[in-house]
Amino acid sequence: MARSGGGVEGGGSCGGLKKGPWTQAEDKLLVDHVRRHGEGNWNAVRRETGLQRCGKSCRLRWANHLRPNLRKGPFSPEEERQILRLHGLIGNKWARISSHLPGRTDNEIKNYWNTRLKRRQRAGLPLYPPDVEREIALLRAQNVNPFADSDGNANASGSLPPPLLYDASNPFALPPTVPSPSGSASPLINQNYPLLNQMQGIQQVFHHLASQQSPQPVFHPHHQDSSGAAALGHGGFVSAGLPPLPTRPQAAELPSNQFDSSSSGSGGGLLESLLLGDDHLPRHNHPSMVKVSSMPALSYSYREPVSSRLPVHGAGSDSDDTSHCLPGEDMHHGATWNFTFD
DNA sequence: AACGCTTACAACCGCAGAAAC
DNA sequence: CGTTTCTGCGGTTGTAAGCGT
Repeated sequence: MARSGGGVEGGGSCGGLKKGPWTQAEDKLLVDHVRRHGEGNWNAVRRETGLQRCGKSCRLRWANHLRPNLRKGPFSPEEERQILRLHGLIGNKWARISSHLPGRTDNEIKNYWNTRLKRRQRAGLPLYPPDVEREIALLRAQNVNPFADSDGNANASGSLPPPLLYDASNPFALPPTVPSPSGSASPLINQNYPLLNQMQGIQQVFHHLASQQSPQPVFHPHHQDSSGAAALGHGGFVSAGLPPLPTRPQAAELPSNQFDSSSSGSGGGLLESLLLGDDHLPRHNHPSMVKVSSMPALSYSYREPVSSRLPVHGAGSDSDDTSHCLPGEDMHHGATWNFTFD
């Protein structure tokens, strides 16, 4: 929401430029700019369009709201579970988590988590449901790579697939969706997103282990920092006697807005890949990365909201509400951007 | 109806890393 | 090689809407 009432303010990193909520006209300027010039070089937006917003603000607005392949609306139960698992494995790495959830932004996931965290802390509940705790702990304890061969080496079919990257070469592509077992459209179970299938496979393994009453790790609530927020670097829990986590760079993962045109990563375990991510790669000019300077031509229109307020993530976001807005729909303003290719 | 609290979420900030100069 | 610019990330904050009293 607005922080400054939309006025022009001085100071800050965007001094002298407008702050606060974006208007339709500003959105249109930004979308039009991206259509003509592609993403990146955000500081040029102001120079070329006269938009009184700093580059940072433009990037954020595009990434979180205007990017047409965004998936808006409440998180599905599958997505919520995925967030829990990934957070349990890698902590507050919102960008990395979002790269595994098609159409979801790091900001959205971060907001979801923080809200959930507060709610569960207030209720005196653990951060993770017990079954998710078990999954996380076992995965961490065993440093399992269920996709490696018998020697522990990731093979071609078993190496970790790339995360659900935003395809900068086709930024207007929608994330694929297929019917989930529950009947709702879900992108989470899809042959195009093998990691998610693998995670589901892991879940099945854990359920099998649980059904055989295998020993379960002991959890201890992680310490709380001075601000009162749980220290979640490793998911807010530590398991007794677990081996150290890998720190050696191996896995190749790409920035969340870039497209891996090569085959999957260089191997290593699931956990290792999640932990290492793209921190060891150059952000730009990677040979397998594709960044485009021009965009497909499209036209767009803006539809005023029908009602003043659309349903949002309910207080019980653990619910199974699977209704979703269409990509490009602005939940906050209840209005819709329609993008069509010329 | 008024009030206060909670929730959801947009958007800001500071920082860090990499590229460009 | 040092400086500047650009980009991205994670943390934080402000506010509208929902909701209970």
